[in-house]
Amino acid sequence: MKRTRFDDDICPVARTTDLMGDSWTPLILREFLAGPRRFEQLQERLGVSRATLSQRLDRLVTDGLLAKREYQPNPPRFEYLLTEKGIAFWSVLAAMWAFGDRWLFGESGAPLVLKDRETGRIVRSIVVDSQTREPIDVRTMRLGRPSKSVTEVPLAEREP
Amino acid sequence: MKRTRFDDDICPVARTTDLMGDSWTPLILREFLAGPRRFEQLQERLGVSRATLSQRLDRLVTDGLLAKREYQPNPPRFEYLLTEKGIAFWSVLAAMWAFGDRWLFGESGAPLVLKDRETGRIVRSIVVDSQTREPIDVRTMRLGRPSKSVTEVPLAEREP
DNA sequence: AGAGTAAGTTCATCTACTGAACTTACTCTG
DNA sequence: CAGAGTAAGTTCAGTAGATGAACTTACTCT
Repeated sequence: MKRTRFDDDICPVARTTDLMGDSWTPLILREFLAGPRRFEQLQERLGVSRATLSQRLDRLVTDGLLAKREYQPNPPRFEYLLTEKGIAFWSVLAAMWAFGDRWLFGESGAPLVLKDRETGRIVRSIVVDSQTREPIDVRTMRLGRPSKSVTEVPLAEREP
Repeated sequence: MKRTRFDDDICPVARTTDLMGDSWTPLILREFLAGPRRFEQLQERLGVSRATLSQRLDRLVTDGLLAKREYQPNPPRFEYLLTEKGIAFWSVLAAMWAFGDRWLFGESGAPLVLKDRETGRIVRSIVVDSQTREPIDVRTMRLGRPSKSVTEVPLAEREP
């Protein structure tokens, strides 16, 4: 298929897209909500072909989203778990969750919700501006370059 | 490639994944940060094959994320723009942006940032619980069923 | 001894993405 | 008025990658 790569693109969306790579990746990562997972478990639950699953898991380990741990030596058996980076990626899945729940189901929303593990309260995710804590709106935003802090820029390079 | 579909899966992540479908979709949608876009413009900026772009745009229109508008009749010329649903999807891209910026670039972060269109202030997106406004953490969450509100459930079906 | 299990690998087949060239219907320029 | 230019695709052959089914390995359990 000669897949085009974006892992050196300057846009964060492009690199994250490249990281996902295909539609199985988010679904595989979704499974780790419940904790560590094993190969057979993932294969059965997702219905993905074993070859594809094997490839994806390898790539997710290489990319640092999952770690592979031997949970018994004889015969060698493994499980996969989220790394810190993988835990961080779950915020993307949470945003997908919120969008899907609102726009891809009927009025009643999805028959599956995220709950607080302790209180059981339903968790609805929203994406907000970290400063104002207001929901972000694409129409109010534009692209920009990070203006370097003054100390990092030699005088000669600064704008007059 | 016999792509597996998830558009009737009960999980919001699965349906949203199906909506994206491939790695071009997020990048195409990314381009609409700047407003309406035309075919040629997208093709040049993204370097995507014309056939693939054509297919993706058609699907995004069918799925209701983009609208196609004729901006001149003779010869007929078109532009695409985000619908309300497409605008909502941008929160997913914002979450991807934040993840990519933090984890897929060096210490300095990405050379591209989102800014407030008016004030120029850098916008950093975070995904939070809509009630507590605290960042979500996958480790504190579990899967659940939405407990139906009392008025919707006939007495006979309720738990004792 | 024979069945069962976990974690893959291998293989032939099928399909979707790719780049390049082509099409259409108009406008613009010399 | 001929020829170049432009926008928005479509068509096509080649190929990389996904698919399901079967196979492998190395142990445990009955």
